[in-house]
Amino acid sequence: MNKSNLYKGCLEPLVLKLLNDNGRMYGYEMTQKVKELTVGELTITEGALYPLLHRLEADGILTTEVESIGNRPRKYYKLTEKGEKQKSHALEELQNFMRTMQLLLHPQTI
Amino acid sequence: MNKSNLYKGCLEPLVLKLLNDNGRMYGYEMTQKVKELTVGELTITEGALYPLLHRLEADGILTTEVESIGNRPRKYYKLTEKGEKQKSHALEELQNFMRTMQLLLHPQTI
DNA sequence: ATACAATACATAACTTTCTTATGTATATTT
DNA sequence: AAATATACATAAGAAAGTTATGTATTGTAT
Repeated sequence: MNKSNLYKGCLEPLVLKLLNDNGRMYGYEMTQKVKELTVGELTITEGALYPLLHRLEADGILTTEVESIGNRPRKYYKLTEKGEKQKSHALEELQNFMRTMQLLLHPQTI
Repeated sequence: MNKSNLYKGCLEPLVLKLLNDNGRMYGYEMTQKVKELTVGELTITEGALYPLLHRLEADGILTTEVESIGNRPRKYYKLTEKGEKQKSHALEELQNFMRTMQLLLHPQTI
């Protein structure tokens, strides 16, 4: 596993968290934001991100607004009401999982 | 994601950690140990575990000793020297990843 | 002015890593 | 005697990524 790779399943909660905290974002913005915040430690690849965004939109978790910057289209995503619930659920689940893993990885526990 | 499901990629470090802390273990024992330690929160499925153990053995990360309990064979695994290094690497990587995720999931950071 | 890098989207082929289902056999408990 | 637990294994399919590639616009450096 490359240091810039995500453990699979963590991308969705991360995207939902980003949208929750920023109101709305476009895909490319998310990739840059995460790169910046993690000082290059984590890279969201576009090949993973865009299909995920499309799926979340199809599932009614996200809605989009396309804006044009000059002649270049930008697709903003935001959480729907269903998406807000899904965000809470996904984050709780990931946090809970990481708590459990931490417990298992602590030397004295096993 | 079911609560008993692992985020993909975490199983290998977990197995290496178990073997590191217990000297040697057999597959079924690992599934029971994790179930017990996490009070059922995490379940290692045999369909995921056995192929992983075979791969790690093929890669020289683990070695095996088969013992017979009555007429039933039991396959003990332990870390090789290469496996010890791989364990350190995998655990550091997972810990580092979880630290990064925690940072991203904290409200004030994004 | 022109080339290169950055921005911004998208998809397709492939890989990895699981889940679910199934199979076999022995040992233990009810 | 039947059901459950122990203990291994594999195969089909799904999920969720990677890598590669493509298109087009905009900004920057030579």
